[in-house]
Amino acid sequence: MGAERQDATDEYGMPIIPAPGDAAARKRQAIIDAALAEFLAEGYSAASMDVITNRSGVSKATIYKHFGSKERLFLAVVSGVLPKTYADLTPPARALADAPDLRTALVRHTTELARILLRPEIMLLRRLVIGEIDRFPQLGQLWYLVTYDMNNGPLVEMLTDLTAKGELHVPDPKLAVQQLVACTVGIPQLVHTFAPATPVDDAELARTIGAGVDLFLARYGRPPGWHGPA
Amino acid sequence: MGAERQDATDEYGMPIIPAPGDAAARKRQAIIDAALAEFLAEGYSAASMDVITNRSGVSKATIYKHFGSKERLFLAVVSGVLPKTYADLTPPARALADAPDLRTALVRHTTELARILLRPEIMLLRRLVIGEIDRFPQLGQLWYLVTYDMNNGPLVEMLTDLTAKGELHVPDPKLAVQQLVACTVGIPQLVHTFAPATPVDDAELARTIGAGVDLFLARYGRPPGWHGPA
DNA sequence: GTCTATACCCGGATAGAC
DNA sequence: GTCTATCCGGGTATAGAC
Repeated sequence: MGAERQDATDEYGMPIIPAPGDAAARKRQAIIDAALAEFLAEGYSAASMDVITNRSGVSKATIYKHFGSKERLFLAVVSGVLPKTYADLTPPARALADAPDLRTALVRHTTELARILLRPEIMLLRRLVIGEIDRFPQLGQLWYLVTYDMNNGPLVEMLTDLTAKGELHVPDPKLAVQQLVACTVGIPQLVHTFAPATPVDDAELARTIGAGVDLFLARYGRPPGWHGPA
Repeated sequence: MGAERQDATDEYGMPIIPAPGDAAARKRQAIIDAALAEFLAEGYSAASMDVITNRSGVSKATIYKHFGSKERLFLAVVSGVLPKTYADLTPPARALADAPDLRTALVRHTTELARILLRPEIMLLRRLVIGEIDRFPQLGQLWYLVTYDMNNGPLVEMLTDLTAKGELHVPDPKLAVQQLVACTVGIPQLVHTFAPATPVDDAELARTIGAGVDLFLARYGRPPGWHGPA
């Protein structure tokens, strides 16, 4: 453990320099990585600062210098993950512009959303946040805000625009978005919340999402003489 | 603490006898009550057997004689709560028989379901189960089974019957039930999962559920010439 | 800023009297 | 079956040298 302290060199004797000056930043990142793994595996209370210490390769005192307490470390680590993973989501307006028709655009977007939210690490994180929400209400707020900024908000705008153009008839876009999400990603998400070991079945996911979008369009698609998808 | 051990008597000297012979059963129940409160308040790992000991009024050794370990106590206590509270739900077929029309029946049933699932204690229990699901996968299975037996299963039968009678057109009843639940109770349930402190707004709940049922009926209601509720 | 070593406390579980 | 008293490991956090 003391051996790794000196500057590492590769087999040619060249020093391995990750980011020129700051060894501190690298240690901080090592702490964050180790802490995230431990919190996801054990939950907040059962997670051990000793384990995080050993996995990160730094000393316990260093961790406390950086983060102050177990609670603050938890908040720092968990808060950082969520926005980063949600950033992979392309805005729904983009999907609409690229797709030939509305149904295809909605299916594409909700499928991409599902792919992100159903990733095992995200499901794990979600369970962790839900389980600790009474101890850390901030995380609930954060989760809601990120979800809204990254997904629901843009979808609301999109539905509002389409209604203005007469392509949809959505009286309450905010509620409609909640319905759309609930009917598509919400269904497999609920299943995998309570059955973590079950892998995602691609065919069933596609079927569920397609049916959810059809449900949505049967209500909000242009009504005169329109009886749902062929 | 030692004083309560002898048989309690009221002010007339009459002994207070709760259930003739079995003091053991009463203690067992006291343990369960205290344990449930502690687990719901603290989560599994942070819950203290000492606290449960003090709150239940029995000694720690007695708890271990009855339940063997903290894990088994947790399973026994949490497993017992769920079916008991779900039992309040009247079967959906009953709601259908009593209601003048299908929409009313669906609104009535999903509203009742929401009232049960949104009760603060149930939301608390649900968060607890979700958070500890990697440690206790049995609870996830149990949650799913109870939900299915008490709600989804009967709803599937109902939709199948109505389709056979020609009053609905539901090609996949199992999926349709998931959609119906997701579009109605699922929406406020999700919100309150991440915002525990927010109280349930009755008017908004009614609005959400009504809109969810309308969404469902727009897709699965009799299609020829039917364009949604007036 | 970072380490080693330690203070201090509370966790779950059990032994043995009655 | 139930109690009291205790074991023993591991928890978070910090003091003090470098």
